[in-house]
Amino acid sequence: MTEQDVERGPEPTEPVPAPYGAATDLLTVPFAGAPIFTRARALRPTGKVLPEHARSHNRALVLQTLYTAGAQSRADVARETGLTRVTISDLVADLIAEGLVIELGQREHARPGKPAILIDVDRAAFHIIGVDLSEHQRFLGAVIDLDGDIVSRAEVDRAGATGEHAIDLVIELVRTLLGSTTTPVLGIGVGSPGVVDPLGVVRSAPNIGWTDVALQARLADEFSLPVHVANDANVAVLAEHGASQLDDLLLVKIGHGVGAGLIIGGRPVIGSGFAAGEIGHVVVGTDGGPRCACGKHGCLEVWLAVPRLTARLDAIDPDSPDAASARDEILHEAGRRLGIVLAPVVGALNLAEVVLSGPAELLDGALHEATVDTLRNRTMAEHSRDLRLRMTAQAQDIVLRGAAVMVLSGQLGVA
Amino acid sequence: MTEQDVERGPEPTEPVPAPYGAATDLLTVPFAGAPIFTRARALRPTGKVLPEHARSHNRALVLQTLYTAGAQSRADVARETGLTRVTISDLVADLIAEGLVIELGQREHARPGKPAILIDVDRAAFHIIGVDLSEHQRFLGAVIDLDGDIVSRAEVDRAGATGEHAIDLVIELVRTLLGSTTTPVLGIGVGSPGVVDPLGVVRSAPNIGWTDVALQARLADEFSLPVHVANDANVAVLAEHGASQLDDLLLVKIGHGVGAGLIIGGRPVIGSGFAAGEIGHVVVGTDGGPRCACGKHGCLEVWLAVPRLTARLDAIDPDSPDAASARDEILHEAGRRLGIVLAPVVGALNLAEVVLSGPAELLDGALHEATVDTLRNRTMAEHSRDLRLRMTAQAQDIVLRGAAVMVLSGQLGVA
DNA sequence: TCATGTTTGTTAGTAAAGCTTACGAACAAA
DNA sequence: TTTGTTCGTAAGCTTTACTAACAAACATGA
Repeated sequence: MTEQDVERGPEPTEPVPAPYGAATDLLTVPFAGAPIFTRARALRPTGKVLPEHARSHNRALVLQTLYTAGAQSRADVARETGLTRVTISDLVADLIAEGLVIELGQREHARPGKPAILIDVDRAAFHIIGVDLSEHQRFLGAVIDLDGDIVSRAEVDRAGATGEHAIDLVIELVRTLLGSTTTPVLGIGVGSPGVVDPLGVVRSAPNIGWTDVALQARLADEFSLPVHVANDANVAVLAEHGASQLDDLLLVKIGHGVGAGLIIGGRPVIGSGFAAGEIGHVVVGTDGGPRCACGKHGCLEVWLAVPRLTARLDAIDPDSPDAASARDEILHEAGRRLGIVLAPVVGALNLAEVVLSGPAELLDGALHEATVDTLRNRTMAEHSRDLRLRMTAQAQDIVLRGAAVMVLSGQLGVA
Repeated sequence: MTEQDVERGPEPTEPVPAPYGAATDLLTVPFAGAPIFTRARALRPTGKVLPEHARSHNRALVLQTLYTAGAQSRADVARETGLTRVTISDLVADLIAEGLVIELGQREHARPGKPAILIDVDRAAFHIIGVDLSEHQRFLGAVIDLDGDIVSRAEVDRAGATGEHAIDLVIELVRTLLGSTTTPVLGIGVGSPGVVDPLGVVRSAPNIGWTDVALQARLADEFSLPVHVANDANVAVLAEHGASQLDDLLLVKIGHGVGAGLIIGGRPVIGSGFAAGEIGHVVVGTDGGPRCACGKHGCLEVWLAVPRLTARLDAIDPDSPDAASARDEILHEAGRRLGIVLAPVVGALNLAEVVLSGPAELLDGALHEATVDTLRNRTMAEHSRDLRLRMTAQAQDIVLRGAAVMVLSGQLGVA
């Protein structure tokens, strides 16, 4: 592999690994009389496994170890992974040759024995382009480093652009971002509203007027870089997962619409029609509710979407003596509705953690409290006792950083 | 491996692979510039992969191919798996030596070329013991062959037995079943009510008065055979999954209580507290409802559990002119309530198939219809358009057969 | 009838991957 | 200075699946 390959990624003619696709798992299965892993669980084996597959798995394991634990010696990595020092040296030599790992010199702290040479992922070697198309008025983008920190930002005003015009805006945004860094770019990650399939085709995004837009292919053609596209909420939950390390996680993203991203057993949930997490138009409760744009009454979005909420809050007379309690009442009701919809999901999946993403001034207060109370009151106490509902720690940048995680994960097997 | 090992499984001192545990996935991850699988999706690599792990995966792949496609030649298996004829011959030789595969002689149908020697899983080589503890009055058991057909049955009257006494009944039942077959037994699968952890410890099963009962260990000690224990609904969905081949599936099991089993992306969902599928005590709707044993009002179980339903139906005056419509009304309301709880789950997971298991005379009619209607009316039409809600094809034996699938999957990697 | 082509399964040898064993280098502690 | 420890590497082995080649056994067509 030439250095050019590393920097620019695969040629556009080569298939780029599709994000959010079905896992191609190489599963070790115990067999009669000779279980290999104590906690292994057998599934239908999916395809053959060749030695080089094992190699690239172990390669990613080394990278992951360095990425999360930071600079350490080859011997440290060997101990942590269970592979031998010899194998680690071999893998690390490859990684160094590819420019992904660098030697940092000898370890300071003096211990008996030969001093260790510290190695680490070369965190300055690559940047990632993250794009967030979920806002209504503008498209956001950022250059993100391998640690997930944002290096620089850019945005374009959407100005109601739809269809092909909106695609041009995305391309323009990415071009600006690419121009703002001289560091090689590992890939481009995009969080889009709507239903996105594993090949990065936006099947349907009414807000942007997209139907079957092959965004992944378009961007890959344009920039000759690896491109990963997925639904914005599904991308957002990746950022949260990267931070929380929890393997069962539901993130509810409240903005112009309401969507969710799910990780179960450490894996993103895609859904049979690639529409997992689309809970905005699930009807809440058995007492009707305001009419929704979709035609039904009492959808989650009519209770919870930010435009609806702010409209209702703005209708309060600010000079009224009970303006504060009226505000609380509105937020409380919204939270209660969210809890009603989430209760069956939390119960069925036995979730331990639910994360809210959206404007904190709306969500982090009466709404949050009402959701927790409702959830606890409507599910089994003993199972939801340790249920946590919290605001995301990622604030505004959750989709951008999730997009970076998606690229990291897709290109390096690291998150 | 001696033949004894194959017949009797691992010694009890050896750890038996835990059923329903976290998947130990050997994942091939694409890396920068060199994607290996077009549709691969990277996850956090879990552990090292050695050549022998690849071997056992491929071994299971061969077994799986033979198991599902039936008798065929080594060359056929090679074509189907993508492995070479040489490798298949090598793997098959192992499997034949272990007694799992047999040669059936030359293929009848004459084609040009050297006639093929048919091989197949030796479906008469092993039996499986399946146990169903989910009924209230009795424990059911069966001897099941490798095709999932029931060879013989046994049952014990529970007579209200709880705690240690109930464990003795299970042991007695299994002993009876083992005595009724002379074929080597691959393993024992148990579907228990309540919360069961991946090590086969029944954390809590109020009906049987079990708390932290190490059922897997007890049975493994007693019979020196591989034992797999899981929640009854989670076991039931395995039977359905084995039959349907669908990778996203929710099964609702309605009996003395109401529980669910979930398979997402081809994997059983366990839940962070091992309580996935426990939807019986999720509150339905926003209009209260009858008081439940758990203290809340309007839990799913009070609308749907068989004892509650029959009690309500029995209260109808059979001589009344509108007895039939009263009955329909009750079943319709139950179905509606089920739909209300399922809608958020179906929406969030974008499920394509939901299966009902329980007494067909109650479920398969007005109740079923009302559930479908409610689901469609409360979720997004375009996503639930191809949603199917159907009765299980497995009837009464769903837990027994699911238990067999669990053993097959755990011991051979076949389902 | 007999040569030709096809398919099967096996043998022989090769490449890749990670292992074990062994060793030199470099240091701390006694 | 000696001893023990730790690190990284070299050499050789084992496992695995691959490619190449071939004999056996059959169908087909001249």
